[in-house]
Parts: sequence; structure tokens; C-alpha cells
Amino acid sequence: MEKSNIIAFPPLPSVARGSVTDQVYRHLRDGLMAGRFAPGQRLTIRDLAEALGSSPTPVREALRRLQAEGAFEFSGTARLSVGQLSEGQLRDVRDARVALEGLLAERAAARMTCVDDAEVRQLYGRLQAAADAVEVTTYLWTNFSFHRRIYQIARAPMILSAVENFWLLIGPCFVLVAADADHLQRSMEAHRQILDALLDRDAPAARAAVTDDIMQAANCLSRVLDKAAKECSVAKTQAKDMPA
Amino acid sequence: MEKSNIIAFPPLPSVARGSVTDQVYRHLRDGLMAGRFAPGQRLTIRDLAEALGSSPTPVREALRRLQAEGAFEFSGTARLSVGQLSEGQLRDVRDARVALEGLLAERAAARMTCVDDAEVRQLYGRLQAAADAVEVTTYLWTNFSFHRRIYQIARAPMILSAVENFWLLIGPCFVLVAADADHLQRSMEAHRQILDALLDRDAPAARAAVTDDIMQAANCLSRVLDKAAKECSVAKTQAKDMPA
DNA sequence: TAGTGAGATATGTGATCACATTATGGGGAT
DNA sequence: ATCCCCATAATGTGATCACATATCTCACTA
Repeated sequence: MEKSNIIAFPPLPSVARGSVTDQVYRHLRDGLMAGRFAPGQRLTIRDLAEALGSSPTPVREALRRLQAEGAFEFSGTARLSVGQLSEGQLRDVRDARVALEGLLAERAAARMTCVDDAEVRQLYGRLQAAADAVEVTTYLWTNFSFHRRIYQIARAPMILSAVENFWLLIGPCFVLVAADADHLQRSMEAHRQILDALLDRDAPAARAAVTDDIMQAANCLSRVLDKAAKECSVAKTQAKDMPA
Repeated sequence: MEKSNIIAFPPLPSVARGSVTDQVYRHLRDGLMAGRFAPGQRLTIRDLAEALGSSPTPVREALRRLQAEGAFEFSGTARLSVGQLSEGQLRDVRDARVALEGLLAERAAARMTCVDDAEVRQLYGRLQAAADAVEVTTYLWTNFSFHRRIYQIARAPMILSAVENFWLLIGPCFVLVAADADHLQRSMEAHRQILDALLDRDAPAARAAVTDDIMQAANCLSRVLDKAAKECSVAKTQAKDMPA
């Protein structure tokens, strides 16, 4: 049980604290956001337990938490799979994100302090670097970190939690848009506008910039999905490199 | 295991379908929304399991789901308790509800059909009856049903799911506002406006009416909490009538 | 050759057991 | 009388086992 760092997650600095269930939960959650799982990908509790070096029990409990958040689906009494969103659901998530993240962006702009300025600037730099290097997994994770840091400034953990739930749902899909070079550039423009708005303490501008970012990503995603609905289905069989 | 209707929930028509974990989950979730639990109330897995006639395992898994939604807290390695919201968190939930439920209300007004009219009217009637009878638990539950039915018309299950999560969090607190006779009347006025707006297919009016409803409830709650912060703390020891 | 059926395998589910940790109560000292 | 310490009980946690059911495989038949 106390084999140190059982649940190693190479690129992510996830601490190995708390119960085994919590570790498994964070491992899976982080993996989801980093795009390590494909939408609809099927997996088994026993395989995950073996890969993680624990018994099935904590894996099951962690999966139940993720099920509550819609990230995984226990389809009937049969099998377990990564959640996948329909086109309509993606639109819903987009609208909900605009509403919630817009709210958080406004609050963040109002509550920004100079120490926050530095941190957000630094995260922006790392995001820029990841975009230049075109490392999709790193970019995805840094992107979430950038947004999360901003929303943390808003000091509304309940809302941030709801927002992160939505990220969990779209994470598996977002590998597709992060791989699009055009989108990366447009996205960085939006991020630049977010940064500027925050530094200017301009709440309406921050909301507008965040809205732009979300809408652009959603548009890009729907375009990619329309064009390559079949590549998405073969992607299910791929992405078997999850076991540490 | 298949003792019929293990998890009887007298006033609520919760179906006894699905796995035991799901039944326990729904039981607890419904109980939360109906105000059967007090904020911060402590309970044990073994007691719940015994009261529900199952083993601790499914109870634990159901609690994990609820933990993910913030309804319960596993405080450290020690004890388990019903979640409780600070004043700031209540404000956050209020703002998030305004953003999300406003969005759903707009969509519902746009997508209403004449069959929906009848259903919403009927639910409004039952809500009025519960308000007149001043039955707080029934009113609370009918209130959630009324809003849920409206938001279902919006056909955005992901967003509705997020909204229900927030309801889960405020459920334990809302027994306090539902017991306030003045609030019940003002709330029914807002509900009347919501109904009218939906029947008129007036999206902006629907958003405004829902916003009013949420804001009034939040104001009433903060007033009650300020005035009776101590009654709330003694209420923790009360509300032991949960076991079926 | 394609469809269908049964047997075999695999998988989710739930109960039970053992353990580490914490809360709690009583007894003793100051 | 009050405070502190230790022993007992209680609680969350995780592993293992047994079971019901879905899925898969392959032989058999039309």
C-alpha cells in the first residue's frame, strides 16, 4: 500500500498524498484533462487496478466519483468506458463554460493583485512555450493550469469546481483541437487578450476575451469532429499507453 | 440483496431500479434535496448501511459520488459529514445559479411546446398547494421538481446536471428558507412570473423571473442564517430521524 | 459460406474480514 | 474540581472472495 509513488504520472507533478482512492482519482482525473484517454475508450477495473498496483476496490470508488462527474460511464451492468459527448452536448458545455468562466473572469479581474500579475504572466509564458513547441499534451495541461490559476483568483471554489467538471468532460476531445496548428495561434491571441484584460483590471474585457477563447475552441472542435468523425472512432483503439 | 424496495423513501417515489450503489446514491441525493440532512451533520458508513439494509461497500461508493459533488465530506481520515457552505460559498452558488439557470430558462422559453405548458402548469399547481399547506419538505421537493421540469425542456442535460449539483449543496440549508412564510409568498410570486414568461415564450422575461427567484431565496437564506447562526449549530445534533 | 446456438471467459458487484488511525471515556494526579 | 493520559471502542480503508450476468468464441447446422 505504501509503495512510494505507486501512481506515478510522469509529466504531472501530482503529489502522492492521501488515500489510495484519492490517488487513483487524481491520477485518472489528471489523465482525462491531459487527453490521455480517448472518448468512448473502454477499460476494465481490474486492468486499471493492476496497472496502478492496487486492488479493484479503490479503483471502483474513484471511478464512481468520476462517474458522478460524467467523465466515465458504467453502461448498464456491462462495461465501463470513457464518457463521450454528442454534438449537442458539446454545445451545451460551450454555453455553460461561457456563462461560468465569464463570471469567474470578471471576478478575477476585479480581485487581481500585483502578485497575481506575476504568476499569470509566468503561466502565460509557459503556455506560449508549449504552443511554440507544439506539444499537445503539455499545451493542454498548461492551458488548463493557466485558466485555473486565473479563476482561482476569483475566490469562488464552488464555481471553479463546476467549471473543472466541464473540463473533465471535454478533455478527451480537446486533444483534437490542440493538435490543430491554426487553432493554437488563434487561441494564443485570445490568451493574450485575457492576460491584457486582467492586467488592466478590465472585467468586461476579461469576460469577452474568455468568451472568445471558448467559442473559438468550440468552433474548431466541431469543425474537426465533422471532418474526421471516423478518425475519432479509430482513436478509441489507440491510446493504450495509459498504464504507467 | 434483492429484498424488494430495500431503500424505501416514504414521501419520494424513487424507483428501486439499478444496482444497490445506485439506489443508495439516489436515496441520499433525494434526501439531501428534500432537506432531510442538516448541514455539517455527522454520520457513519456502518449506520447508513445498516439503516439501508446493505453492506458498507455500496454505501461507501455512493458517498464517493456524493463527495465528488461536494454534498458530503470525508474530513481527513477521521469522519464523514454532510457538507456545509460558508456565507461566501452561498453567494458563489447564487451567482452560478443565476448564470446557469438563467441560460436554461431562456432556452426553455424558446423550446416550449403546448404539451410542456400543461405539465408546467400542473407542477405550478402542486407547488402552490404545498406552499398553502406550509409543508416545508413537500414544498422543497416540489420546488426542485418544478424547476427541473422547466430546465428539462431546455434539452441541455449537462447543464442541468451541473445545476442539480448546486441544488444538492444548498438543499440542507434550504429547509430554513422554506420554513419562512414570507419567503414562500414572495417565491410563489416569482414562480408565477416564471410560468407566465414561459407561456408567453418570452426568453428574457423567463431569465429575469428565474433570477428574481434565486436572488430572493439567497437573500432570505442569508438573513435567516445571520439571525439564527446558533440555531443552525444545534440543528446538527437534531435531524436524527433519517434512518427509514 | 453465413447464421445460430451453447459453452467458456471476463467483468462489474457486493459481502466479509483484517488493519491502521482516531475519537472517546474513565481514572488518576495535581 | 480540573486537567492530562492511557485504554477501549469505533470508524474509514483496502484486500479478497463469491456470484450473477454480459460478452466472446467456436463449433455446428442449414
